[in-house]
Amino acid sequence: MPENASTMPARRPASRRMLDSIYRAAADLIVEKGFEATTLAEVGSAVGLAKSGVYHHIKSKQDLLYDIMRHGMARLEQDVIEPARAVADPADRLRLLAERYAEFILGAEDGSGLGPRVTTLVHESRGLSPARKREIERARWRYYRFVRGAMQELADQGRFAEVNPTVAAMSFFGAMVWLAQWYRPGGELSRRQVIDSMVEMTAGLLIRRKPRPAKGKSRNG
Amino acid sequence: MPENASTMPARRPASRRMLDSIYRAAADLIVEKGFEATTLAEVGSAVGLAKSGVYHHIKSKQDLLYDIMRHGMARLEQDVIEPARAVADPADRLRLLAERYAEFILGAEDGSGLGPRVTTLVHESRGLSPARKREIERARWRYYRFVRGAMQELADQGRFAEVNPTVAAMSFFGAMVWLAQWYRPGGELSRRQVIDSMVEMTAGLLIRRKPRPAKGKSRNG
DNA sequence: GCCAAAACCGACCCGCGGGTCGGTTTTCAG
DNA sequence: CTGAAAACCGACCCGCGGGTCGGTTTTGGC
Repeated sequence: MPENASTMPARRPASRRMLDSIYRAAADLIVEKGFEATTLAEVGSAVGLAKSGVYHHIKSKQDLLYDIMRHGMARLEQDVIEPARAVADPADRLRLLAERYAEFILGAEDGSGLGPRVTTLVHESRGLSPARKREIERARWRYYRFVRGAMQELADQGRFAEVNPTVAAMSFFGAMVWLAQWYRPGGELSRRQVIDSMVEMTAGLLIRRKPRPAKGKSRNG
Repeated sequence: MPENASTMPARRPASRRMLDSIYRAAADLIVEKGFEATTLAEVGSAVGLAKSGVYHHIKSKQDLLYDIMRHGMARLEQDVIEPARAVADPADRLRLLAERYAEFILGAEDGSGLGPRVTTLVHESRGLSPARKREIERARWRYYRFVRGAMQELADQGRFAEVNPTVAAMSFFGAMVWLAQWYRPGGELSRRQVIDSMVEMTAGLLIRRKPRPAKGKSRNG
């Protein structure tokens, strides 16, 4: 039942530009003070709107949180998981995963993107309706299994360190997420240094040389 | 201005037993739903008290959070840091640290103690007054420096893996804290298995053999 | 058994924050 | 220029939750 086209000229779903600003500001505030402690009035004043003005763009506070999370998850999927999926060799895949994920978490150099914020946010899944919470959690779970899968592959090929792949995968995750907690731009370690260190740790400590460095694909002696 | 002793006989600071129950219940709830989202009425009903009954034992909601955190930090200090301080060899110290910390986080087998809860809690330092927040943060910082110190010692002795000690220390932290997030008793991995894996990872991946297995302390020659 | 202190409760106060509403300003296609 | 939709605001509603208070029950020392 869409209205007559003549009376509804190319309706935009509420100015995209402002919506993005709201997402950003809200993500920042929520990360800093927590979801419950964040006021919609605060979000508004952060983007130069009154509380009621904010409601012109969002449906409810709950929905705001949910949308931010989905947005973050989508970005994660597209910037990290998707590229890694294309890599056949599990070692290379893991390396790429580590680099992309660290980059995602630390955000772009110009501070754009909502990387670090969203990362912490994703663990605020409380405050969501059970159904939505389950949805977010399932996406997270998929990601975890993907990482663990790469490690398992390595282990099956005898190219993985002597550690339980599940524990290793979760530790990888923990170390990454923790990044957003402690890294502050302008510290003694540069963004690039941190990212490289994370990749080195992941690759250097967990991955072993191939048992058979046979370069070609022919395996028969 | 303490009142006359005859009118104030040995006042106990409000029954210790009940206070502990309140701490436990509150910690559970706060971890599950967040500080702001947790009601004092809920805390009360979790321990069989009315809201006003809870206020007989605590001074305010803020103080409750603060006290729980201090309690947790004290336990951490006494169960993890203190024992490790006594170990001279940095490799052994790191191993002990890993084991004790993992045990602390996963809690006692009987589910007593407020280990896992408090761990997550400590990162809820928002919701605290700035001064208190700073205090908690400083304690956390001390702990981090202690861990990093052990790694630095190893590095100085050429016994550390080829990774930046700061990044390694933070990753250690992250992996540990993350434990509380994903480990669920009754899963495919037992508590003991997880703890052992964490210790193996820490020790096996980060620590290298001594360059000189010379047993004595003589270094010349 | 007495009595004071401790433990506890129900009812209440009140400010804050999510959400709504009626109206005003801004924007922009025709 | 015009008119209609979009963007925005101030004022308001209302339930919820932190905190208080006056009073009742329970506890334990003597």
